[in-house]
Amino acid sequence: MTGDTAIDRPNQTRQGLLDAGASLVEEHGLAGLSVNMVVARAGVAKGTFYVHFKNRSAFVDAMHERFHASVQEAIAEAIAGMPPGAERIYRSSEVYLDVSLANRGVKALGLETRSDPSAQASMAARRERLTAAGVADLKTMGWRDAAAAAQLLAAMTREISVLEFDAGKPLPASRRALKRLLGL
Amino acid sequence: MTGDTAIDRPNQTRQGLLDAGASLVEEHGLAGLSVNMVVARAGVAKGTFYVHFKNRSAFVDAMHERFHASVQEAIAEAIAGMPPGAERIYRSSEVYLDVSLANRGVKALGLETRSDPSAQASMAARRERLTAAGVADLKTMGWRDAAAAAQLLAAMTREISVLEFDAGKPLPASRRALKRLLGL
DNA sequence: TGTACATCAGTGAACGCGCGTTCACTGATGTAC
DNA sequence: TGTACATCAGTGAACGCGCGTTCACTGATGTAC
Repeated sequence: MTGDTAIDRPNQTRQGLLDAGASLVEEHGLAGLSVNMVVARAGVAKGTFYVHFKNRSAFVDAMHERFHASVQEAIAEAIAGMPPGAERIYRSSEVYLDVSLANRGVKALGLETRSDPSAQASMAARRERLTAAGVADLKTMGWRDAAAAAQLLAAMTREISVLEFDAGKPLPASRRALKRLLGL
Repeated sequence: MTGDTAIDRPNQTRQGLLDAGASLVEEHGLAGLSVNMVVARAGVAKGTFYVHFKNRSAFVDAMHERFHASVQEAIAEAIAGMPPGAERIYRSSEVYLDVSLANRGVKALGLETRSDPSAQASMAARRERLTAAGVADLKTMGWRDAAAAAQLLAAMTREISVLEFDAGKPLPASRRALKRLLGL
């Protein structure tokens, strides 16, 4: 029988490629990311990349998926049991920021969605899923344009994420400003 | 003596290249913009590009400069005589959105600042200049974190700009949401 | 236990392509005399 | 008015380069008998 370790080896290579991609995006942005760079950093042959990913776009998409999954999970855990409302939205943003800061190199994935046209659709879908939760909060707060407002809140959160990435640390002033714009 | 038309010919070529760049950015994004595409659309030889611009980055920077100049001008005109405050900020955002929608193809310049590292510094400086006005407004409104808040407002405005670009028309719900977040 | 075969992640040389940039040249226009 | 020269935007062939992708192959591991 195939042992667990044998099953995991291919997956480790795959994760290694995704890790390499994340750290390179941190340095060069999504547009500056090349397959050559990724395999060099991951320490595998170029052909190996195509064993695990159909092409470059599929790889970018997989990075985006992995990032969003970890954000979703962290948020779900953090807001479990909180009633809908401004506090819960703000808490979600905070978690997004903390996860982004922890997984440095991931920031570009939030912002540069547009630089890979063929991965754009599924990236937009994931982003929308992330925003959907906020819509419910805003509705219970009596917002007329809840969907539009949720998008703007997401945009602000992403902006802070980029600023914090550049700063290398949380920016309390930006977080306070977001809080106040939320009416908290 | 050199007539006006003779003086303008080189400048027309330059503007033609910038126009071509703007329309191509609209279609392919900043990262997907190539010198080949620009000269093809502008209808000039490849060498001509380098008569007018040191390199690709300088060209991107020039596009950004031209866009920001027209935004700044339109805003200055629109808010002339208005007292500092939330209304004035919102009016500035509105003008930004309207100018962006009029100069379609320019949207990427607002968002994809990060995809050309070597033009990034001067692009960031222009963006900051645009935000600076809002800081004054927020201060008179009693904001503690005025600078941070102004950045967030700019981020929301850019987000709406992108959404409106995709929609091809103004999105009143998004604009209302921005207004309400501003406390108006 | 030993041998033959199947599977499949991993390899790396080779490909064609479009990129940004260079540069010797052209030709229209303006200037000097 | 006519001729020689200077200027300079514009030209396009040519360059080297790194890109994404392919593919025949390797070699370790698991399976059949």
